[in-house]
Amino acid sequence: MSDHLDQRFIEDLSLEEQSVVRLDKLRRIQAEGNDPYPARVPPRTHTAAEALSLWLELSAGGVDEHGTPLGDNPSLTLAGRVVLWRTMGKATFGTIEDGSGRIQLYFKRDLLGEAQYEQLKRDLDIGDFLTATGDLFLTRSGEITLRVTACAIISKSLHPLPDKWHGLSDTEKRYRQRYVDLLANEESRAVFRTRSRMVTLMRRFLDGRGYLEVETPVLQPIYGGGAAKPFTTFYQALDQSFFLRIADELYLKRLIVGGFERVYEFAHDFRNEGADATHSPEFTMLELYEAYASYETMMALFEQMCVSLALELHGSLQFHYDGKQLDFTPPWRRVDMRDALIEHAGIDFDEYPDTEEGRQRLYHAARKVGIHVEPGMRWAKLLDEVLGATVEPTFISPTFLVGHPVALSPLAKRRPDDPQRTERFETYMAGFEMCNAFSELNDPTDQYARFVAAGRDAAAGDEEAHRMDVDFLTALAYGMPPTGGMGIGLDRLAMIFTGQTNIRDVILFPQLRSK
RNA sequence: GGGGGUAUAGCUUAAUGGUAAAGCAGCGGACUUUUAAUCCGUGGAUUAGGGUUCGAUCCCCUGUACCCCUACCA
Repeated sequence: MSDHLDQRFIEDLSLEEQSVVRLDKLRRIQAEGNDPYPARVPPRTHTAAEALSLWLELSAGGVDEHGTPLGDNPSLTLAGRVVLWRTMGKATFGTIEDGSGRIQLYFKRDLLGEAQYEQLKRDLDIGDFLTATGDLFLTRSGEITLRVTACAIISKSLHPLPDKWHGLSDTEKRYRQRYVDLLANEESRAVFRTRSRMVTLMRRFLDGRGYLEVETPVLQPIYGGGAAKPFTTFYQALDQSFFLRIADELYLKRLIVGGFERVYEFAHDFRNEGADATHSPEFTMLELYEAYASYETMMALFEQMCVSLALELHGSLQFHYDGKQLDFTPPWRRVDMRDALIEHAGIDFDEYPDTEEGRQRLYHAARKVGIHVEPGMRWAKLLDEVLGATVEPTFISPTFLVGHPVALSPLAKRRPDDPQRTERFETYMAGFEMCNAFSELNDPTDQYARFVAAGRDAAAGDEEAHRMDVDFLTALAYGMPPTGGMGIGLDRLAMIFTGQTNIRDVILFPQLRSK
C-alpha cells in the first residue's frame, strides 16, 4: 500500500507498527476520494463548552423519553480531537476534546448511513480530528451528547496517543515533545494557561499605572545589568562579536534618560551557566523602571502586584506551595541583611571590611559556622554564600531583604544614612529569590567608580564581573532622574503560582541535550 | 565538575542468570444509549556497545539520555 516515499517517511520518523497501520488507513481514505487533511471544513458553530451550556437552555422546557428536548433543538457543528472511542456494533460513542473541554458524540448507523458508518469505524483512530454535526440529547445515564448526522475526519493522526487514563509521565518525553505532554495531560495545559494569565495580569497591572511596554536588544555589544557569564555570538553584518543579553537593565535606564518615565519589558535573558530546578540558562525576566521613584516605590508595587496575582489566580492570599504555607497578606516582612546575618549566622559584616584582611577573617568566620566556602572567594561572594546557606531558606512567605552592601550592588544608589549600603531589596518566596530592585544609581561619577572596581575583577579573569559600558555612562552623564527599578524572575513567580517545583515545568520548551 | 538513581511494547507498569507479564492502545470478531464500555481471539518490547557465563534483560565495564543531590549560577 505504501510507496517508496512512504517507506522513507516510515524510516525517517521511526514509525512503529501502529503508526504504519494508521498510515495505511490514511492512504485508503485518499484512495476512496476523501481528503484526510481538508483545506476547508464546515464552520464550527459551538465549542464543547458552549454546546454543554446550550443544553441548559434547550432542556429547560423538559425532555422526552429519548432524552430529546421537547422544544427547540437546533443543529450544531462541533470539532475536536477524538480522545475516547467505543463502538458497539451499530452504534458508537466517542468523546472529542477541543480547547474548551470534552463532549460526547453518538454515532448511529441508521442515522449516518451504512457506508459512512462503516467507513468511520474502519478508518478512524483515537487522536484524529473530527468535525460532527447533529443535535443534542441526554443519554440514559445522563450525559449531554451530540447525536451525529454528519461527520468527517479533518486531520488524521499517525501516532498513537499516550494512555488515555495515565497520560504521559516520562519526564524526558514531556520536555522533548511538549506537544505530546500538552495533548495528553490536562494538568500540564493548566500550568501554561495559568502562566499566560499571570503575564496578562502583570501587563494589565503595569499598563494601568501608565507604564510603557518596550523592546530592547537581545544582542548586545557589551553585556551588562547583572553578574553572569554570557552566550556569545557573531554578528556578520557588523563583523563583530555580540552577546545575548543577561539583562536589559542598562537599556531600560537609557530610556528613562530619554524621557520615558515608566517602562517595562518582558525579556528573555540568557546566562551561560548551570541549569537546575530554579535556574534556566534561557529565562524570562520582567524588568521595570519608574522615574521619580525609589526602591520603596518598587517594594509597594511588587507587593500590590503579587497580592492581585494571588487573588486572581488563587482567590486567596494564603496558599500552599511545595508543602509550605505561603501568606501574601501585606505588609510583607522586611528583614535587614545585617540583622539577619547576625541572627542566623552570628556574623556582623560591619566587623569585616571589604579589604584583604577583612575578607580573610570573613572566610574563617563562615567556615566556623559550617558554611562551605572557598579560600579564593571575594568578600561579596563570601557574604552571599553565608546568606544563601543561613538566611534565604527561612524566607517562606514573601519577605523583603534590605540593606545590601555596596560591593554586592554595583548599580544601586547608596543609602543616605549609610553610604556603604544601598537602597536595594530582594524579595524571597519559598526560600528563593523572586525579585531584585533598587533605587537606581544615577550619579555618573559614582557609577564610573563602580565599573572601575568591577573592572579589576574582570581583569583578574572574572567573566561575570560587570563590564565598563561607556555609552551607558554617557547616558547617565546626560542626566537620569531619580529612578526606582526592579527585575522579577517570571519563571520562578510562575512556579509559585502554578505549584511547580521545577523551572522546566513552567517553560514550554526547555532546552535538553540533543540526542 | 562530584555523587546517587532511572532506562522493559505506542503509553502506564510487572518479572527473572534459563522461552519477559499485564492494563490501555493496535489487529480480527460479537454487541443500536456506552461512560477508563464489555466479551472472545490475536501480533508487538528489555537504552547502545563490550565483558563474564553453556546461557545475560538481570552480574561487571564503557557510552548515551533523563531525574535527584551537590557544586557553579548574588
